[in-house]
Amino acid sequence: MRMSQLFYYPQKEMPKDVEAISHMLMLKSCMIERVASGIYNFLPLGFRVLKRIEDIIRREMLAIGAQEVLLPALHPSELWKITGRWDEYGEELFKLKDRHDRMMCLGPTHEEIITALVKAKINSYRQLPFMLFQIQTKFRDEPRPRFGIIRSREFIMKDLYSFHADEESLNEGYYKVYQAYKNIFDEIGLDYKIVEAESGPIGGDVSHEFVIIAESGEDEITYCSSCSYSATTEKAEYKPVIIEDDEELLPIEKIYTPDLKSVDEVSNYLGVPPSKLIKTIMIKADGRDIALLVKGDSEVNLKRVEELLDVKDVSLIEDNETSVPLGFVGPVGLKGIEIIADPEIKGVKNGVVGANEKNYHFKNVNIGRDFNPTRFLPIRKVKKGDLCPRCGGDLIISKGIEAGHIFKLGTKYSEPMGAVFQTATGQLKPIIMGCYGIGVSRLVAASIEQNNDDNGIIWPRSIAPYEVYILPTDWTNNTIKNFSEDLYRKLLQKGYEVLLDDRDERAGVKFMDADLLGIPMRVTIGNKFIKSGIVELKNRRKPDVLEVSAREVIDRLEEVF
RNA sequence: CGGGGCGUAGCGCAGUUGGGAGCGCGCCUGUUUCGGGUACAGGAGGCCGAAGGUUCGAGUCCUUUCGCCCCGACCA
Repeated sequence: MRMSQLFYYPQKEMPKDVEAISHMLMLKSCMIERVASGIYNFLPLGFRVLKRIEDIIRREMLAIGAQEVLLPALHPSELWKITGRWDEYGEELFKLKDRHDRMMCLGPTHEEIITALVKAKINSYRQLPFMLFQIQTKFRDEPRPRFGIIRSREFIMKDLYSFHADEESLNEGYYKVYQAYKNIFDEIGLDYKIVEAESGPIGGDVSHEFVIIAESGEDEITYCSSCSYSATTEKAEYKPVIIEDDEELLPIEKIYTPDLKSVDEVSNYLGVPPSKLIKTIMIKADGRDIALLVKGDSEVNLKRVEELLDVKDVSLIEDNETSVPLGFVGPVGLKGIEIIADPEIKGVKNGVVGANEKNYHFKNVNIGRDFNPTRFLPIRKVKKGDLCPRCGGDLIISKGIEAGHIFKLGTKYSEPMGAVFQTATGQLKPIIMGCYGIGVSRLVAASIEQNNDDNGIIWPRSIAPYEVYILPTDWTNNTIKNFSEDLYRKLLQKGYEVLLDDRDERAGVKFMDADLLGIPMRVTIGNKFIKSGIVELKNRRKPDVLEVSAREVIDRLEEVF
């Protein structure tokens, strides 16, 4: 491609409210343009990257035996009413009416459509298992579109659905896709983590998220710096560390603490660090009242409590549901209720707790002497500096972008929609399903989030819009021009994707653009070429420049990639 | 949906107590410069988001409405 022909209008000035680096760079480099909130044009450069990512994904999907289809974006409401998601999906579903007043929606995902298709064609276990996928536009009326194409209302997604006769087959399929996803993210060159996740409105039992580490991410994940442990911060575990305070036990003392409820207020008032306080949180777990104890510098993790107690519904007790005033609750003398404590409070000596009486706390409270928890469980949220629950290594908490999500759906859709098959013994059973998504357009932005510097984008070669940028410093010089044209032709013949900067611009402008666009390889043809027949090869990612004679350029190009 | 802010040239913005529609970038013409967004001169480009109101007079004040952005609860 010739720069003089490319639909490329870089921008110097950016709106001040563009937050994500990727968003800024994509606008600046003319990859995308905003049409309305959460709706974008993909321009030639952006579109090429999108297509390259699509190709990688498509190749991996075909490699595990999935077949590509294209399902409609426009769905009749009937299918969505059968599964109940017409109402359940909520405001995010784009709903509309056709001319006959029939209700339709724009597909945010395709379980209903694909299940209806499979129901019509599949009757026997002999036809299972199989996988279908598509790369297609999805619509979600996001409450708050943000970060350019990272969270938009219309976006490109690859969605794959697998269909099985039994759990074992589902597990096999799930594992295959899991591996394929790893291949995809590796090939795109992303720094990512795989975490167990909530399945959300898609449903199902088991699910994993593929999260790309990035500052502008909206998810928070916790992972180990030395082993492979990773989880959403919401569900993350940690290794409790009990630090014994080195103090003489003092006699317990009741103190007047008027209107001081929060940890900060009490710790300020008494001049005691928050870690000396023991917070008591009253919850209802499936209807049962429980008191939870954690150190004052920690937060209770209700999600973990749910998991550890194996209960479905955990909620905080409201002020009017208890005889003890909230803010002054404490474990001393608390009767008829289970007390679950975080192991870390074992180390607290002469601690401060609520006195179960309005405006009073106890000081110099000691575990074992003044109160005894029913049991100890690690129930607090992870925080900076925590250790890995598996290996004891340092945990890292960081933000990330959810780019892939895989689910074992089971029969969530096949059952209500009547997608059944006949087993070898003649029984009718609902088909067991899995579904697997990748945010394709989101990956374009996510990759930029991880690959940029002050001068612009740094594309990994696997998804770069072009591989080589030929930069003739002076297009009016015929020696430079002729050599550049010749090199351009030869590289194209060799199968390279090449950008030739044939514009009559100053060299500085071309260098700026080459960096901004982030093409992996730059070939500079300038005054060194005129003087001594030397051209420069430079990798966008590295600082050094390789000087080679004009004859060698093509042969030595790969050295620098 | 709650809380805050913004709509003025293609883009980024200024516009004071109500009276002249402006600046920078980009674009067009010319000169100049030529390996890291050259410099100068001239020029084109506007229903001041929309509708209504107050006023002799509205970008500016009032009302309504549409759009956009930011902070919180959701998702590839």
